[in-house]
Amino acid sequence: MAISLETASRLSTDLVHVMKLFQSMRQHAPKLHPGVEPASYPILFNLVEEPRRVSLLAECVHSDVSTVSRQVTMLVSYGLLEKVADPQDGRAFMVSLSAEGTELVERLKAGRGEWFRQMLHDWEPADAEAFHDHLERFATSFEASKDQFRSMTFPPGTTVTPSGTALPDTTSKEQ
Amino acid sequence: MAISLETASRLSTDLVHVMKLFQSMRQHAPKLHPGVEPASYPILFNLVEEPRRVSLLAECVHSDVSTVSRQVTMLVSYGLLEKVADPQDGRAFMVSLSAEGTELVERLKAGRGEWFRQMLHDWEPADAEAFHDHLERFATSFEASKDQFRSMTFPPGTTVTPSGTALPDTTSKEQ
DNA sequence: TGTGATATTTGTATGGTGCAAGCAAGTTCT
DNA sequence: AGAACTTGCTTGCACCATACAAATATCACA
Repeated sequence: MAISLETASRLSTDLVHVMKLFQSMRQHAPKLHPGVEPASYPILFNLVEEPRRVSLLAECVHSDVSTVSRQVTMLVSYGLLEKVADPQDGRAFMVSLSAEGTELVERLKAGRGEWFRQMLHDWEPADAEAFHDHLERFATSFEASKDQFRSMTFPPGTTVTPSGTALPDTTSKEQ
Repeated sequence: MAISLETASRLSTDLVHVMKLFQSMRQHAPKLHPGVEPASYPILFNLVEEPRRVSLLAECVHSDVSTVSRQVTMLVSYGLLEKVADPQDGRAFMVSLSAEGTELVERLKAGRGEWFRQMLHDWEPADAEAFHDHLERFATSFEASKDQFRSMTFPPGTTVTPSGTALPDTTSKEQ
């Protein structure tokens, strides 16, 4: 059984509400490192597990490659990331956290953790866990829907015009 | 019993993840009305219940008054809002939805509802409801923490210098 | 080796935002 | 009533974040 439109609509409203809140907090948050904007934090977090290419990084943080390219350049210039040419592919670069970058991630994690812990001081751990599970599952559904959206709107063999209209693709290699 | 730092930290990460996703979707979403940017939607939704002043509106959507002022001006120029001088106070304006604005909100609600409904097609209604409750409660905690943050950083009787340092307030009327 | 695909960077335009200054209308105090 | 202050809103400005498109370098393959 699927959820009602009413519920779905309320969820979207909730989400926008929380987003605006978060956004405003972020904008007023003190900078933990000179030159590093909060918008770049997701990049740092994404590199904790393993080094990644710029393009993969962009996909992970849901930004355009050009945006990530600039952010990475900035982070490298501040010594938080290291960028080395991919030995397998001379076009690509592997981006990884420097020692200082790792240290910053730790500080960010601790800071945000403490902030959230205080914010949710009156929550039961079970509720927080449940919320976490929901958020994670939601993110998964969200990402799936994004992929689906892409393939639905632009099925293979179509091109999108600047006006947003999908047209048969005349330049496709499948002629 | 409070939640663990670990849980809190994971929650913050989840939230940032979902935020980035939402942001990227929003940026690629088709415009439902010429000249109206998605960033202005929260304003429309906030006026559904009742007309509001610009300043209250700003507080509700967690933006600066100047930002809201511009957005309202834009929305008025596109006929989605109406702005009339407050009869009680010549300085203030009451902003309200026009018929067209109400209609747009309905379309937005329906569109987003449908989008979320499909996105969560494999969710149990109970889960969705629980998620909604959590989100709402979280927003409440969030707002409380924001207020607390403001009053903690700038306790009554202090002034903030451009450098961000709090100093004793010498211009307060309580001398 | 030449042609097309791919990874990244750079040029450019746009949008969203906040701070600070300005303006107009209210309020207070004498 | 009038001066001084406060309040609500708007405007000027600077800045960041972002995407799209063009440029560059490399790869893959026929």
